[in-house]
Order: sequence, then structure tokens, then C-alpha cells
Amino acid sequence: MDIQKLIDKGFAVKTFKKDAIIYEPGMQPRYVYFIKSGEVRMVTISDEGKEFIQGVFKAGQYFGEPALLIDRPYLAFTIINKDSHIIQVSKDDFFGLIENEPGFSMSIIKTLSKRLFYKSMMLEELANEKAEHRLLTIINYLLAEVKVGEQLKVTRQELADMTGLRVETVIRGVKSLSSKEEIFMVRGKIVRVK
Amino acid sequence: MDIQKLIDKGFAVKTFKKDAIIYEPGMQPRYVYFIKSGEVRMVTISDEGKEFIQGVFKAGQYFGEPALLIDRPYLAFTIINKDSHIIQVSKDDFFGLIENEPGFSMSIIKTLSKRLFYKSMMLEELANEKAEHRLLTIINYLLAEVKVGEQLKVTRQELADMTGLRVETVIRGVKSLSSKEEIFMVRGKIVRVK
DNA sequence: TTCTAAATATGATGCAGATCATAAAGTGCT
DNA sequence: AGCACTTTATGATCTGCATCATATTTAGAA
Repeated sequence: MDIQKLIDKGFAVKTFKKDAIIYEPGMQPRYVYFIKSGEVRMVTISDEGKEFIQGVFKAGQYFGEPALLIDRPYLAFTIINKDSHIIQVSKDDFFGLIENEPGFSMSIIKTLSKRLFYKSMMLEELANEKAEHRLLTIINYLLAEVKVGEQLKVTRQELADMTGLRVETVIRGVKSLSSKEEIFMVRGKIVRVK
Repeated sequence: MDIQKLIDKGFAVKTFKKDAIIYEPGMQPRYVYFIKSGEVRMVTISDEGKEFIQGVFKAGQYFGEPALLIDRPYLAFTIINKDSHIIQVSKDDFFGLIENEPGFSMSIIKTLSKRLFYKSMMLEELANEKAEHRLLTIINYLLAEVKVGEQLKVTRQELADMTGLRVETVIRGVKSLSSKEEIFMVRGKIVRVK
């Protein structure tokens, strides 16, 4: 689904500032959110206040469908990472798009499949693998998204929040992986070398 | 999608015996599998041989679409739990069903959303929560599927394989939850009381 | 350039859950 | 009823990562 198409259809664009919360756990879903610009993170927060990053969504992507489609309250927070322009599409309008926009339902199916794939991979890691293995897995996953020679712009804290580890553990782990040449660093940043 | 409808359309039913492996990690996906009868489990296995149960599928359900749809090799094993009758639908036929069967694409979207929901929940648990909390979460999740007064027919080993814990830890955890009356047992089995 | 906050670094200690070992109940089969 | 196999049980020890404390380095703002 092209964002411009939605705007042409008359859907309104809303502005959200960094750190704004779009929805939080327990809320009943009413919209699907299409990102025109900016970035959001979807996180669950434990009783002790520890964040776990369920996903990051950027311009051109949408989020919030699963809870809406199965009609269950949200499990996660969705928080604005960078000032964003977002289109809220109501449940009825969303169902309308699925019915009437050719190819849209297939696009949703593929998007959901991709996310499911990522979560299956991470579940296996969290259930069975040790810190360094987990780290190497997400790092390689993230590296696949950047060009050869470019660096990952994630902090150790973010890696921690994606793997369920602690910053200190991530810092030590990244060091160790680097010394074993399983990953490569340039001025403190992880880079893709091939 | 009704299984009978598939049979009427001429799709062949294959028989699989307990413990047969339908596919394993690394294989390129070619089919979507519809279960006419029986049960399969989808598991990932760590280097040290530890199983993690990604999902269990029963009569009327289908599995194997995500990898096929995003055209990536399987991450998991799918193994027959109980002798089964299964219909293999090729990629082209599957796309055909999505295009032509009214309501089928919506059904897939909902199914994928539900699985995503479960995986998000488990990721949060594995990333942030301690053994007993994890246990209580899947137990309650599983109890929602059975009637009041009925018991869960899962072994401690299966609970371990769903939570990434060890049998001994599950046994101790279940004992502890039971003594705190957070769950209720009848003759060694967890029962739903309300 | 200087100040401040965020990110990275590193050592010391503690603890939940893994691991190992061994036994007691169940459960199904003949 | 007897046997083999699976599941549950329980204690003892070990260990990876969390936790706590305290620097040091880097980045962004004034």
C-alpha cells in the first residue's frame, strides 16, 4: 500500500513528536498506522522496567494490524523514535482496503510472514542460545540491511534490548566477537565487510 | 479454507507416520501443508540438541506458509506427533487459492496475526521474565484452550520445550506455583478451575 | 573550546537456573 | 501380575549472566 495513495484517498496525516506514545498495553486497538515519515519502536516493558524491542518501523511501513485483526488488546507500547507523520486508518477502512485494493492483502500476508520469521528466529535464540550466539545472530540480521562497508548505527543498549541481555554483557560480547573476528569494528562501530 | 473443499478440488491426501519429518531447516519451501487429521510439532533444535517448540498444529490447520511466501529456507523441523493425513499444496496452487477463494486471504491474515501475537508474548517472557513467570504465562495460555474442570495434557518436558527451561526447573516451578495456588493440580495434572 | 550527557568500558560479587546423579511413581503392554 | 519405558521428583554442585560500582571515552550543544 502506497502512502501517497492513502493521502489521495483523503486519509489525514497526523504529526507525532519524539517520545510520544501511540498506544500502550491493554488498550483496545482501533487503527492501523501507516508511517509517512519518521520512525517508531514497538516495545514491551517488564515489571522491573526493562524494555524489549519487539520491532522498529520506518517510513513506508505500517504497524498495529495483528492486535486489530484478532481483536485483542495491545501487548506492547509503540513509541515515536523520531518525529513522525503517521496516517491512522480505522478498522473499517482497513478492511475496505483489504477487500478493494488489489494486491494489498498479499502484501499484508508477506509482511506478517516476514515478521513471524524474525520472531521465530529470535525465540530460538532466546530459548536456547548463549549471549554471544544471540548477539552474532541479530548483528548479522541487522547487517544484512546495510551496504557492504557501512556501519550499524545501533547502540549496545539497543542490542541489549533486542536480545534480552544487559548492556554490560553486550559490550563484553561484542568485544569478544570482534577479537575472534566474527564481526568487524571501525572506531567502535560494527561494520559490514562482505 | 475447508479441508474437504481441497479434497473436492482434487488435491491428494498423504499419510505420515508418527515421528516422520515433513521438512527440516535449510530446505527450500515448496508446499503449504493442510492437516486433515493428526498433529505435528514445529521445533527448532539447538547445536546441543535442545528442542524448542515453535508451534503445534492440528486437524483443520495449515503450516509452512511463511517460509514459502517470503521464499526463504525453513528455520525449523516439522515432525509428526500423531499419525496424520496431510494435503500438500504447491506454491502455485496456494497462490491460486489466495486469489480465487473468497475469504481465504483474510483467514490467512488472521491466522498469521494470531501466531505473531503468541510469539510476541513468548519473546517478552523469554527476554525478561523469570522461570516461574514464564511457566505461569504459557500454562494460562494453554488453559484458555480447555474447558473449565478439564486438565492440561502436556508433560513437564513439553512445557520445558515451550519455555526454554529444563525439565527439572519446570517440575520445581510447577510445584511452587501450585503451592502458591497460582495453578491447581489434580493427580499430578494441571487443571482449569475457572 | 568547554561543558554535559550519553555511550562504552571493566572489575567484583551474587544468584537463578543449568547440569549431574539417582530414585520413585506412573503408564502401557504382554 | 510383571516388565520396560516414560514421567515426575529431589538433592548437590556448577556457571553464565545479572547486578553493582565506578571509570573513561565519545558526541552533541552552547
